[in-house]
Amino acid sequence: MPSAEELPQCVCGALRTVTRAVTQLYDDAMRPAGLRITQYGLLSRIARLGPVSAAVLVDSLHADQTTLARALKLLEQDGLVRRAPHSDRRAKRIELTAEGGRKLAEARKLWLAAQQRMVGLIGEAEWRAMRGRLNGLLGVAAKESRAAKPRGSP
Amino acid sequence: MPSAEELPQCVCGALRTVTRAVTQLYDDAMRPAGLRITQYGLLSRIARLGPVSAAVLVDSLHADQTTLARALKLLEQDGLVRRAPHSDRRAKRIELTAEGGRKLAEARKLWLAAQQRMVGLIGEAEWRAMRGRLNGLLGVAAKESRAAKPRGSP
DNA sequence: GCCAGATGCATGTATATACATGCTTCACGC
DNA sequence: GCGTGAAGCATGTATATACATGCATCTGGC
Repeated sequence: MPSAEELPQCVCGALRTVTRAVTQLYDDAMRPAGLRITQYGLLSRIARLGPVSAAVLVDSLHADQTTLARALKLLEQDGLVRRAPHSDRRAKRIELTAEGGRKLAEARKLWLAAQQRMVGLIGEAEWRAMRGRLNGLLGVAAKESRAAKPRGSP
Repeated sequence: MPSAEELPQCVCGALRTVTRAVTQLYDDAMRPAGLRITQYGLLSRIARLGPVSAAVLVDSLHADQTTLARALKLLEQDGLVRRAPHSDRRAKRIELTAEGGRKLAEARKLWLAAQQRMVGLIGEAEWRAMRGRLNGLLGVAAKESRAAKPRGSP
């Protein structure tokens, strides 16, 4: 019989275990660029969405606003991202700097190599199937979150 | 057409996004016990494996040794876990305290409720299928890790 | 106009995670 | 017996993540 690694029964525990293992591989791959995979993902998203407010990124990442704020601060310190004034003066206009664009292009090669290797190992179809299931799980979890937070809790 | 949440194409990014969302639900569920889902998972694993060395837990969790060490320190401070001498005097014999056992029993009810709710939402069969795929991915990632580390890198 | 509540961010604190490094102890060849 | 390298942990540092909270600004009702 196949591997049967000792993945927890817990949905969350299983996800966390696999995520730890996979993150290590991607972080290793990105190391030559001096970026973590999380940072690369954020840069890439900013580039794709264009200059945006933090709130847009938060929605898109399903992450806490404070998590994003700290990540952005690091990228700003490294000169890869700029937080410019926004027409809504509460908000910031978040965009890549020129150096951020260059770093992203450099890092994208590393990411692509890691991604292709990973997808090659598990199989293209397998990854499509898994991503679809992950997407469904995200939808369920996001709906639960929205149900728990807005009314009643505060 | 269905949800089509904006999950990244990146294997790692997709996993991290879903893991964040799911972790929030489980952490919320565990809050009445004063435990995070990670801590519950660790307590549960120690209970199931019996008194063990840290190395056994590290293998089982696919986590770094330092990650585990810090998690154990917190549980020890809370009186839930004990690090007793081991026959191999380099190692520690890690085991639950009596209070740790009680806390685990209390927390297990909360976990079970969250788990049943989550599995109910996505469907039992769906979860089995996803867990199998996650298991396969873990196997691949773990093999890659082993291939990258032991020889060549240091 | 003006104020109450909502919205958008930032900061303080705490845990989760990993890398580099160092200390202790063990196992093994000689 | 005695090094020498390996194994098992702990600590320093850095990022990832989230909760509680606070400040500035905006929006709608009056």
